[in-house]
Amino acid sequence: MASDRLVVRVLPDVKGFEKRFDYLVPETLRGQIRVGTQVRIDLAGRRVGGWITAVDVSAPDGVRLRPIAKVVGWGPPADLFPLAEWAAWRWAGRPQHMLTAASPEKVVSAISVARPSNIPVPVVLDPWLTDAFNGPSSLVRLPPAKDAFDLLLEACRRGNALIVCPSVSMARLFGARLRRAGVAVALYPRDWSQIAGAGSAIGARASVWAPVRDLAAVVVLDEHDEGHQQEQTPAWNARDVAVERARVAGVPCVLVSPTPSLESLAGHRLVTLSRSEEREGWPVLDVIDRGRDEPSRRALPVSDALARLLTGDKRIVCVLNTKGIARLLVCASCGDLARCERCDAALEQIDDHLHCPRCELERPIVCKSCGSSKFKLRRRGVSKLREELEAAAGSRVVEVTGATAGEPLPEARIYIGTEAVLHQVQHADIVVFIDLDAELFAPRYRANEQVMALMARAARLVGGRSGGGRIMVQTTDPHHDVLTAILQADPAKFSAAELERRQMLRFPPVTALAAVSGAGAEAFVAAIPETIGIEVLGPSDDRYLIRGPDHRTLCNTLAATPRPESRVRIEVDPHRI
DNA sequence: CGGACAAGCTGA
DNA sequence: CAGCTTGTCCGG
Repeated sequence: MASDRLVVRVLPDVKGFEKRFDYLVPETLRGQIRVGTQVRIDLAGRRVGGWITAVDVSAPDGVRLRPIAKVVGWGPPADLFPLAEWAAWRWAGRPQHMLTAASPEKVVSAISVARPSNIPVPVVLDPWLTDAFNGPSSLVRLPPAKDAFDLLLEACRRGNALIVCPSVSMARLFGARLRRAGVAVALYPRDWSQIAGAGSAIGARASVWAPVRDLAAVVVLDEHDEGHQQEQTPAWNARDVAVERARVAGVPCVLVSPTPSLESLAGHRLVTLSRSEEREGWPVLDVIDRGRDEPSRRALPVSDALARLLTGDKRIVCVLNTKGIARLLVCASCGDLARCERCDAALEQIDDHLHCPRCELERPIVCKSCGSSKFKLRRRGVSKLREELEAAAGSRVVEVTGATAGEPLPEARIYIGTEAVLHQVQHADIVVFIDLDAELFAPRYRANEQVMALMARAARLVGGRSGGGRIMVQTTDPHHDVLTAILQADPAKFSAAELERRQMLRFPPVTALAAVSGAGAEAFVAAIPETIGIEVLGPSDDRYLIRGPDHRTLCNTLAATPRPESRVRIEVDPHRI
């Protein structure tokens, strides 16, 4: 009798549960039981969801098993469970977080079987393309104007491929093109059941958890892009999960980027195009030296070179990462900086009032010290610059910010916006970075890598140099290695210098970092076991930094540290420091 | 996580 | 010692 019963192990989908529990499978549900099946169970007096993590287990003695209450539907395939465990360790989170990303959004009660791919065989394959799939993993430095499509086709030709993009829009675009070329590829997570049936998968970061069968290749596009990293904790990175997934499956993993991250350069075989091909894939860079070329106009956002450009007929996109009218305002009569009376932060001007970016206080434009209503603008924002560009150009200039996303853009020759403008405008003749110094010298250790990413994004709008693509930057440091790298279309010029800086400062990828914040941060940090190579920095801005020699040491230490009562937020690989 | 229950604290 | 708070453990 007892030997006939089927017992499964279930991981509850409840925050805070690490433990798995055993349940009996009623006879009627047996046909739907697999590792991954999503079920509902009665646990501690309430009904909760969960995933079957093991089938036909022997339950511990002396426990009266309850039956599974209900089968919900299909869940992640068995091989994603150890991967979810690994990711939970790697980013100090819970496997449930990962398994949620790996599960269908809506109930899947049956999986559909797609038609097989019918991909034409290429007449001739570029040597770099052959090289990319030759070996367990590679990093292809593909210039921004070069199409990655052939590489994706090649991946799908090898069997069921997993293609991870930094954005949903890129995934949709390549997905549609691949289907037109005869590839059976479906969009994750929308077409979950189709992917589980057969074929390749494409999607944004969550697609690294797609239920691809008989995985043959993994591709990560724009692996440097911060879109691959989850914003909330656990801030897992799809690129790193992709590398691990491919490694365990024993299939090639191809990372692609015009400006490879230092992390990827450290661990992967670099594949490059010929010097001339790479050069062709980057636009021309015009560097306007605000210090030397135009010392008298140094403080003004519009250089003579930009003014000349504005009155021409080119389609121009201007980028300035400061929203509103101005970030800093100084009283014209007494010289005091406009500050918030509640929290002391510098006030910015939004429309016709002052606004505190820290505590959201709003008040009229009046100096608190002398009562004057006249202010000088010390760090102009996009709104103010829009007026100035419009005056200089003599034609309409449209402002684009994150807030205008989703709305159709008004037609114009000149656009001005924060970084968001590079996502919303499709094409331009030239992209102008009004104040690149603000990005180059931003107080973040990844600032320079982020500028490289900005350059690559801008390059996609304007195209390569033979098509007339141009980028213009206004800076006081024209010999910065980021600019040298773009001028020469050689990202290695940047990465070599940047790696040296990281070694000197002992920042990733030379080390591994985690940020610890929240009410329990102090108690957590105090409880970290003494470990060789682990050091605690801070606190600053109410958070500690934990530094380790590598991820293995860092993550093992974090996992071995008991969690205090109050909440702790652990962010492994924090981006904003 | 949330409930159960035990140990500890307070006030009359 | 009842009544309440706080802490710890456990769930199949």
